[in-house]
Amino acid sequence: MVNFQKGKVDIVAVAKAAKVSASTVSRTFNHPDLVNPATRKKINRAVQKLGYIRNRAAQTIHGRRSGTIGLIVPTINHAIFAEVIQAFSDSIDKAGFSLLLASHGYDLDREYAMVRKLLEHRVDGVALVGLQHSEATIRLIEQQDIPALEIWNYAETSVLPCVGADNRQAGYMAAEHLLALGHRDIGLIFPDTTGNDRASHRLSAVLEALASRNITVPGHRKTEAPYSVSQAKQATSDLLARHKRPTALLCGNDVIAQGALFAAQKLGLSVPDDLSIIGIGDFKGSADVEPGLTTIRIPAETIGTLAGERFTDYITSDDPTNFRVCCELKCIVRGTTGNISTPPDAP
Amino acid sequence: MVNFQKGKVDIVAVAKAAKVSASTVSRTFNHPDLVNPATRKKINRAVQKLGYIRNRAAQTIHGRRSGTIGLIVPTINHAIFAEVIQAFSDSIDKAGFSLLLASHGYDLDREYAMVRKLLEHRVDGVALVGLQHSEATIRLIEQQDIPALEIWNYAETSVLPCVGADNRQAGYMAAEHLLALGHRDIGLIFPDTTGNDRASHRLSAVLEALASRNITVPGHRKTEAPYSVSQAKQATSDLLARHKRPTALLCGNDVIAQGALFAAQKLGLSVPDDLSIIGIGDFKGSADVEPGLTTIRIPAETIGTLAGERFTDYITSDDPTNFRVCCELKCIVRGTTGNISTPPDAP
DNA sequence: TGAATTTATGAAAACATTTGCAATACTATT
DNA sequence: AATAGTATTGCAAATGTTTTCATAAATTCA
Repeated sequence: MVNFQKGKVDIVAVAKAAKVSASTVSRTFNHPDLVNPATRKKINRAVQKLGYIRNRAAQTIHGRRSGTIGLIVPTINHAIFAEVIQAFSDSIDKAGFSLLLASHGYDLDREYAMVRKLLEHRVDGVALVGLQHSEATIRLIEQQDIPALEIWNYAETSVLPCVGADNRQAGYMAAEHLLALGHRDIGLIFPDTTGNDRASHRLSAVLEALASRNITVPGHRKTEAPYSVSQAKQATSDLLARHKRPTALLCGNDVIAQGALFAAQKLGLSVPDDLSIIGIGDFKGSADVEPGLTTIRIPAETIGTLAGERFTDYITSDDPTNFRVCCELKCIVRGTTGNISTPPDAP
Repeated sequence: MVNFQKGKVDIVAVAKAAKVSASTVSRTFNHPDLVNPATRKKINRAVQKLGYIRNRAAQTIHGRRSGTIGLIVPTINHAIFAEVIQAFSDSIDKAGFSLLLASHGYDLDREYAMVRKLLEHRVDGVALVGLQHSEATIRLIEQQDIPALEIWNYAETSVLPCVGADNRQAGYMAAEHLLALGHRDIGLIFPDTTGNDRASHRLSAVLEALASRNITVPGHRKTEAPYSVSQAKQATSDLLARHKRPTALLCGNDVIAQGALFAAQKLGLSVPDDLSIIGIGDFKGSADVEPGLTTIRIPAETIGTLAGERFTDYITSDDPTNFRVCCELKCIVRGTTGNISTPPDAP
């Protein structure tokens, strides 16, 4: 039961114990059909007895796959990516891969460094969030000829395979929802958009949608807030304190929207009667705040699962064909948005 | 600039390009002080030109460290562990390690499988959440003689090194806070405690604290809810609908507490006047809900960072000495708990 | 100036596997 | 019974690195 030769249980130890050659042991693992069932049994017993665990590093060196996939996200911390990481992890696990996870804090130079780091570990593929990456990153991926994937965003024109949703459309849908309810005076709370194409796509689509109705958003109606409930809450308080307040707030994502909601509640405003709020994302928890948050659902779990499946297929396939998957968005109307047409103080 | 010998850039290719031996190239990476600065320069130029990236699998095979640390969490999805994962990841990254992440969904048999999987990748250490693991897992760790760490929980008696907080104390503190405010009729909402020592420690400590004041909690005052805002919201609604409602709710963690808060708000109850609510954890966002959630802070970020630092030290040290770190808890009083002594309808 | 160090480099073995090739032992076919 | 094929196994080379040992060149010291 115990491992006597302490710390020296390799394939040849197993071979010796089973009285066969190392090649045969290797084959039992990798091509079991090529070895006699009786021999296989002997070997498995030896494996059990010695507590042998295969060394994937040694396989990797041999040109075999390492069995790892790298995922690089901006941040693990926020609700935003936790769901997609979990789904991706589960999905690749099913295909026998392990997840090497790294984060870069929205810094594209660090993203590059992380890709390099993962390449040192000879990951079989690397998945990035978003479509915006540094020149160096793209060059590295191309040069090293490593399977790569962009998740979260979708674009027809993506240079790499991608699985995600169209963030422009998300922005557009959010704007349209508010417009349909009659809102014309809309406040915008978005994060800094440098190095964050999700945010910038959403914002530009919102501005376009508004512009098409001849609505321009003055500077004092725009605020920047990072993806943090507390900071968004603060920023919203400031926005609402200044000037006459808008009738609706369109937020860069649900984290910000929650901050906005709490800020409004703190100021004693009634949502949605005094102020409508819409987010983007539909994160875990958005359904449950009171009132429930109206938002554009980005199907994180679907994206993660699908990305994992397609990517592992791609990696293990003999002649991989490029792919792009666009996941559907949906406007989820809950309690934080209401019609403007009958304001309590209408004439 | 381009990689001509396509797909065959190893250390000897670099050596050839720099007109030195492979040993010298290896040394430039691992013991730069042993090689002539001029030669080093030549080699670095060759590395640049060929786009060479070290192969850690090949190092690993040689008995060097793999440079990876495995972290196995119950779930990535919830706010609960996202913070600690992020901190741990950043922390080990600083020491040059990469993170192999796996999750088991609160299933200790899957935890065992994940440890095995990570061992195949020859991680230099494996960190687990909590102190409760299957026999097989402990045996495996011992047998393979792999550095291991338990995070999140603290116990003097832990079999492995640990970095975390005392969950019993957390439960005790939460109960004491409510008792100090005069509450005697307290509802309990906890998750299923099988395979989850965090939850079971908290719950038993709460019951003890109450028992020491001769308070027993009747069955209809206890509800089970998983770590999900929406399911906790539902469970709380049920609990509050049945019977006369308690004056306070003590929740197994902040996710549940948020669900409870939203449920109360939905029922039109005023928190804390009609009902006090306390959570455990102080997750991101707990400070920002309206009113702010009173809770027992478990310093997730500190735990993750400290765990990463101590563990990498431990792994890289020549004669590692066992360690245990107990992180301080703190009762954070915000807006969801209030005094019972002056109920609006007091006699 | 010669001996004794020190510095810089290369050759080769080692690490734990996989795999192509060859050898052997069976089984089926005529 | 001879032949052709198939199933099973082992040998040895290969994978990309690190490290020990040896050697050569350069420096220091007397």
